[in-house]
Amino acid sequence: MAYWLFKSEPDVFSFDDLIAKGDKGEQWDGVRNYQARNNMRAMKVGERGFFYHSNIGKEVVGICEVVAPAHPDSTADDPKWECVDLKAVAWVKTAVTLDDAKAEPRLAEMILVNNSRLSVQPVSDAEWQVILDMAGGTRAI
DNA sequence: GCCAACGTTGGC
DNA sequence: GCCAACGTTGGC
Repeated sequence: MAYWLFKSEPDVFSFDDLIAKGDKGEQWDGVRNYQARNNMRAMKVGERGFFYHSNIGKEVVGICEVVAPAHPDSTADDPKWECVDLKAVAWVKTAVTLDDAKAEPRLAEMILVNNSRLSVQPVSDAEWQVILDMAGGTRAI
């Protein structure tokens, strides 16, 4: 079971917005980057990822789950751009900020810390656990 | 609002 | 196929 991280600017699409979509979730559209798309192609239904607020907050705020495998992005004019569907699963108890992650030696290799521009990225099992611990676990949405 | 980092495009 | 120019992202 792989873990992931999804970035969004909260004034465009926040974790609250994803919660509002309910169990059916919402397609993670708008990605126009090959690396990010390839990461989504590798996802399986049921896999989970962190939801990260970029620009405003710069913190991991929640956990989401893949509810549909990669399919063409309906907002793209070229079918080569694909996306998965996501639903919200839980809040983290305490948001983990980018500063927190940078200050944690066990996260030194994390893509979030090293490549700020990749919007959909894999997270290792170890990194997943470290961030969950830093967040003090989760709470219900 | 600025700018560094990165990815993509297009001329050669 | 290289590389300069350009556009975009996202931290500061």
